[in-house]
Amino acid sequence: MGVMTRWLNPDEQRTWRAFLTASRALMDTLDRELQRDAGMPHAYYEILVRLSETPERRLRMSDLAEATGSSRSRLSHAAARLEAAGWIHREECPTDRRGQLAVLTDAGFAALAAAAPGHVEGVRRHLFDALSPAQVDQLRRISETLADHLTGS
Amino acid sequence: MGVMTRWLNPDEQRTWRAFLTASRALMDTLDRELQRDAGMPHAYYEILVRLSETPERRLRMSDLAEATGSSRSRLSHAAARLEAAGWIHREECPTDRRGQLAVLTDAGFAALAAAAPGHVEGVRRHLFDALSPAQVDQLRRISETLADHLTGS
DNA sequence: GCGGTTTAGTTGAGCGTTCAACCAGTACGG
DNA sequence: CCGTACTGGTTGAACGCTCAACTAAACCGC
Repeated sequence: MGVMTRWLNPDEQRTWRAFLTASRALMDTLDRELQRDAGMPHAYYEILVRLSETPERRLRMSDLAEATGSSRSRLSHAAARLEAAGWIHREECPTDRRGQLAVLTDAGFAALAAAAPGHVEGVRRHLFDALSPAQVDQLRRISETLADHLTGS
Repeated sequence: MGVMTRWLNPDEQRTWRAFLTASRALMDTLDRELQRDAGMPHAYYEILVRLSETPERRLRMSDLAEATGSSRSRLSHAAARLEAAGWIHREECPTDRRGQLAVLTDAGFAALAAAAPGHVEGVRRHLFDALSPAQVDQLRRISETLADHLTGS
């Protein structure tokens, strides 16, 4: 309090609004496409992807939450839905009796395999096709910087 | 169908994941701060901002939806909440009997004025402080390109 | 071992968003 | 004019997320 607010200058203002518009439009579009074509929101798609990338197609709930950048609570609710859909099931963790493992089922893997081509095509069309290689590189550096900045503090 | 999927190469993969992580972390952080400090989600803050920028502090529901990048339905629900909070009220549109005007109340303006400094500080801390001036410029160009690409098609 | 703290995960209520259905009111084609 | 299509906006149900409260198990110091 008492400290002067460092307001945004016109360039920053413009950047911030453009970023808001673009990222929201991008995520909304991809989310809607995934919901329409695969019957799952983007957050659930990401969960299935992470599970599919592990050797045994299974992860501790906490690690999965970390990997997908979501809260424990969110993941717990999501896991309940995914389990009801038959795409994952839960197992006891052998090394920690508090723990739960989320395991990708064959049906889950199939759902992911069916959804992936369309979704990747969407990411390419809506994001990468619009940017030059230099811009893709810039976006990567900016995003990595921001991610460090946000999770590191 | 039958067309080969254009999968993401490693650089694109890395860029896409970094973007997802960063933009989600940024928006989640700002949303949480705004909810904690001002009792409103970021989407509602944006609505109040747009209204405050018009000469008469009022906008047609459709224009407001357009400006904030939201669906009519979403805006309608949001307006109901904002009206219940006493931050806006609705008026009949004089030129189109179907239309509704959302009007920012004095209480709404006060709530916005109270929320703005903290929120702007958050945007600066979490976004602009982490980036070089050149990166801010790059982010602006990338975002504007994407916004055009997404809303133009 | 025993009590206090931390960690893992779940649960339920409340909120915001989406989607589809719907009711006006306006515009258009004859 | 009259019917049809379109536009502006609202509504309710279903869904996903957040937050706070909670249970259970592990850790930690002594």
